[in-house]
Amino acid sequence: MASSRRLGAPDAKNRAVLLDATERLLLEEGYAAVSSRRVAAAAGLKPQLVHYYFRSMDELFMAVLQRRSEEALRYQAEALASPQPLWALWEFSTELEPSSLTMELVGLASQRKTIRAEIARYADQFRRDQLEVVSDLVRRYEVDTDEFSAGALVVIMTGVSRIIMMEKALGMSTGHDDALALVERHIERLEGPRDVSLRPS
Amino acid sequence: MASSRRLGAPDAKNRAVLLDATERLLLEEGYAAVSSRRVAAAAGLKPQLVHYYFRSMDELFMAVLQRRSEEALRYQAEALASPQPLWALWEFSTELEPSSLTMELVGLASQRKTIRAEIARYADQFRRDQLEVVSDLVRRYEVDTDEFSAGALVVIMTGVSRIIMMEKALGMSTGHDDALALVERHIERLEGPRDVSLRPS
DNA sequence: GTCTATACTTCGATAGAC
DNA sequence: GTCTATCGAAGTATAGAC
Repeated sequence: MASSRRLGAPDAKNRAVLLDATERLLLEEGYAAVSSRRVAAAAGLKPQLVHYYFRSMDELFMAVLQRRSEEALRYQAEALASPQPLWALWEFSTELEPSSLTMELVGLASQRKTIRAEIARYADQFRRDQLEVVSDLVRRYEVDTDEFSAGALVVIMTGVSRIIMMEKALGMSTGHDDALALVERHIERLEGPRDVSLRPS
Repeated sequence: MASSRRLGAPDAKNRAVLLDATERLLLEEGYAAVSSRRVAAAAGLKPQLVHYYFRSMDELFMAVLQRRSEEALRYQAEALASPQPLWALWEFSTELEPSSLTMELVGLASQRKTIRAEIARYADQFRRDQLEVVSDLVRRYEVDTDEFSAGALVVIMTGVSRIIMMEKALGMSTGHDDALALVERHIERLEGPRDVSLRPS
């Protein structure tokens, strides 16, 4: 049933402009505010151009998801290669922008099953990349893995950072400092104090 | 600037029917799928009735939020009054339905600032109610609060359960069992094994 | 290869009928 | 006190002009 409608070139400038505008809208107004008309307006283009470069809104969201996820996977790989992988992972997961964008895409996933499948695929890839490194790490750090398995560590770090980011977005802060301190104390015991000079620009 | 349009009685049967339908839609299809027309259809009523009972969609969402939050606050208070408050809290936060509904409302909050304010208010109330009980608890259990403060405990429990619920909704499971086991081991050390007979119906 | 004119659907909301 | 007829705005998407 594939439509015969023609699409713009994948490397056309306006295509990237639309992707950027979509990301901006997702971050600033949430996924439900992202419509073809609003994307076009934010990009300074005519609304119909969205459908020239993307067959449907789903395809637009999918393109944003893929572009961002591939970039984030590379970024995380860098973090995991640092001399202090846990610190790097922790900083990565407490960054505001990527975490907000992820939240919006997860929200989108609740309605669009193609997005859901793709999000799950990437999220699992993230988790597995983390696990691979952290599994080696707990051995190297001689962690008692009956107590703190690599799986538990990455899920807890992700969960704590995510809830704090979410609540912060709502203006909440109760208990945050305590939770952050606890996690960071544990990381410090394993990797020593965070070496700020190692931070990626 | 208040419109002069008249509204239905707050205790009219159809008003509750609409609230129920809205909740159902939020759970099954996500907040972006909730429109006045879809709500009405799910309730078996004419679309315009939504605007007879609620001045705007915002007001409808607000009513759902308030009804559910008040109920959840009571439910949590019961949990906190149990002989095993940590276990009860943990079960409460790993229940699928309330946690999904919360997620949708948080999503909504990213677009509607009146919702955001109200969500934040309730969420903070939840957190404070938890903290009040858990603060007493860590004293009673003689927890080393330099290591595990009450604030850290509740934020971590909330974060871990939330991330696992979210990921489960996407079909993910990597690391979940390990993280659950770790949390439950800690609870068990403090409160002993979970007494299933204490579970609320 | 790039963009526009346009069709059709669904939305929130109000004014006014019963 | 309850509901309906209807409006104007916004949504996605396509076919066809440049």
